[in-house]
Parts: sequence; C-alpha cells; structure tokens
Amino acid sequence: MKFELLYVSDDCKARAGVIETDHGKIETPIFMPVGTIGSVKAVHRNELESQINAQIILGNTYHLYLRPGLDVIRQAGGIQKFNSWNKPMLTDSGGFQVYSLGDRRKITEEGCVFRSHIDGSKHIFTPEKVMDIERTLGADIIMAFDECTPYPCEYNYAKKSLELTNRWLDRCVKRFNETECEYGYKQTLFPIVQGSVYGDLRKKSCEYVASMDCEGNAIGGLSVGEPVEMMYELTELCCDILPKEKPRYLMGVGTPINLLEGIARGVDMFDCVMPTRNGRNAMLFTSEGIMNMKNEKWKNDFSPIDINGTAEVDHVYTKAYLRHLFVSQEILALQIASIHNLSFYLELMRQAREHILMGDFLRWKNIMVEKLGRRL
RNA sequence: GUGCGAGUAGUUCAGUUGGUUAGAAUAUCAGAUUGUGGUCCUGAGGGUCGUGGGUUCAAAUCCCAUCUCGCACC
Repeated sequence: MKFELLYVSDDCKARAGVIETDHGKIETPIFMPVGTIGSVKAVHRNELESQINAQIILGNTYHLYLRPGLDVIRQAGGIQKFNSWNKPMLTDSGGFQVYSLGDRRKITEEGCVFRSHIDGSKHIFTPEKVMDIERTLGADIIMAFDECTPYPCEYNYAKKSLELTNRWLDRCVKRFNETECEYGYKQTLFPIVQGSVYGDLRKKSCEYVASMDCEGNAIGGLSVGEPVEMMYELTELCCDILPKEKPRYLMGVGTPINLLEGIARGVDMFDCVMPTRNGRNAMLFTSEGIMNMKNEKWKNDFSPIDINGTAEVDHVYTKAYLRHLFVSQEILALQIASIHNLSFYLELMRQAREHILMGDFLRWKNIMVEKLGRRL
C-alpha cells in the first residue's frame, strides 16, 4: 500500500491524498461503506460502483469467520472474488463485535472467548488467530485485534485495557510479518489507538501505535456514547501525534457533520453503519438536512427525493412514493434509502476533497455543518 | 318465528365475586440508531364498552327491552 499526501489545508488540519492498493486507488478523505458479511446491505455492486462511487468497502472478521466460514472464502479465492467486488476492501478485526457481545464473551491475556450470536457455539479469538483469519479473508487493509472500551470507562480499566491492546498489537504485528497473503497481492495492517476518553492514555497509545511503523493508523474506541465535543478533542489529539505521512482512520464515525469535523482535525478515512442502518429506518441525509421518510408530512409530496442528489434514485423517485414504500415495508425502500445515503456520504467526501485542494475547506465546512444538522 | 352464542381502541382480543382514570397485542403517529441483524428500544394519540332504560353508593360486568352478526331448529 502507498499513501501520497497531496495537500494539507493552512487554516485547519484537513488533508487530501491518494491511497494505492493492489485492488486500486482510494482518494482521501474517504467514507467506506460497511458490508459486514461481505455485502453492503440492500445495495447491488453495480450501484456501489455507478451510483455511489464507492472506492473501498468493509467486511467483518467476526461475521465472515462464523458464516460462511474460512473454507468457503478460501475456495472462492478471497473475499473480493467471493463477493465480486474487485476494488479495495478492509476487514475489521472483530474487536468491536467482541465489545458489543457484552456478557457473551470473556477477555483474557490470551484473547477472547465468545459465543456465536448465530448458533451459540463457542470460539476463541487471539491476535494470532485474527491475523490468520484476515489473511484468509484477503482484504487489502486489515485491522489489528484490539479491545474497544465502553463509555463511560474508569481510568484504571482503560489503562489496563490499553496495555492489553498494546500487547495484542505486538502479537498481531509479529504474526502479520510471519505470514503473507494467500492470494498473491499485498495486504497491510493498521493498528488501533485506544485509551478511552483519557488524554494521557490516548497520547501513549498514539505513540505506541506510531512506533509500530505500519502503513496506516486507526483511532478506535470513540463514538461509543461520549459527548461529540469530547470525541472531536480526542480525535484531534490523536491526529496531532499519529504520523502525518500515513493515512488516519477514525473507526465507526459517523454523522455527516462528524465526518466534516473529523476531516478538519486530520482524519482521512471513515466507516459507519449510519447511512445504511439509519437509511433502512427511513432516515435520509441530504445537503439541506435530515428527513424521516416515514413521516406523514411526505405523504403527498411528489417532489424528487433529493433535488441536489447525485444518485439516479434521487431524481426518478418521489418522496411520497418512498414514504409509501417504507410504510408498506417494501424491500425497495431499503434499497433506495441505502443508495441515496451512501451516494450522499461519498459525494460529501468528494466535495470535501475538492475544497481541500482548492484551499477553502474550512469556510465550506462551516457552511455545510450549519445545513446538515437541520431537520426537514 | 323459536333457541343459543357473540357485540369493548382502526383490527384481533383480555377485563376477577359489580369497586380508583377500562388494558394488551397489532396498526397509526413520532423519537432513537455511530468499527450493522430490516431486529431491538422509547414515547404519544386513539373508547358513547352495539343502543335505550332499570337496579345499586358504584355497572363493560346484574335485570328488561331493542338492534346487528353467526349457528341450530321449525
């Protein structure tokens, strides 16, 4: 993987760059649609390419390991062959799933024992095993196995958890370096910063992560319930320490406003379930604000879904029709909303990049933030 | 025509020996959703208890009449 930093704003920390992988280029800042089980829910690959202009999508180690299982992925020739997405992919390590499993799992020095949400079967993830799994899945970017702390989290627990995450990181890096991709192309490992909401822990974590000298770095453990201002401060703190010649990935974030604020603080990559999950629950993000398409107010509104939208669905379908589809629980509603939201997110990133390169990102961002939060 | 049964929220139904402001599910309306289960979650509105009388301090509940629907029998 290569990362070329093209431009850094003078009035804030926003950057524009290009990541190059064996499956193609990624222009940053970028939003990565989440496709947990190897599929961006409700979205066809043709739409991902032509409507949404997705450049990279996510898969999840935990889910893909449980189903369909590694044998199938290996026989297919890797995840991209399996799901017919021949562009870059990233796999999350399962650290966050482990966190969200709650009392169905137990964390030890060795790793994490958990029970499958599908059939209750017992499994263990260790840093070594997760690396092996991600090698078999074959994504271009793979994530280290970490422990994501909840919010709120006591200082002592956060400190101990971070120390464990660091030891796990050592083991991840070691195993990663001892192995290679099963399919002939290059993979790269991103370590993950933790440290909860404590500045000193975050600082230590960033320094440790940076010392691994990986090709890119991630910030985890945020957007788990802490106030947004706190999230912004911690993001900035991390970005200021993480090496500037490498991409920075803020995991699991967020709203369109979160993305712009993240970019302004030096983040290059984002992923979030919000555009797809909230889309399936009828929430549409637009450049003028947020719409709940189930609301009765759209019942007789025959204007296009989003007059400023870049996707075909924005113009060929009306608000009244989309509401009808949602109220009727028609599958097409989920598809339209997902395509719209993802195309909006990707277009927002494209515009952000354009403004960074033009040198007026900060001004543009402030205008957009004002509009994006409105309820329509 | 006679007998029996059923009428309670938009819908399907609870409702104790008569006892606070008649409940649930679902639907509707709205909220929530941040390294994904379309699940889950939160809140709100919604009732002439078929109708009219009567008994009682008090009736969805007991009595009478009546209307509607279903079933059975002439």
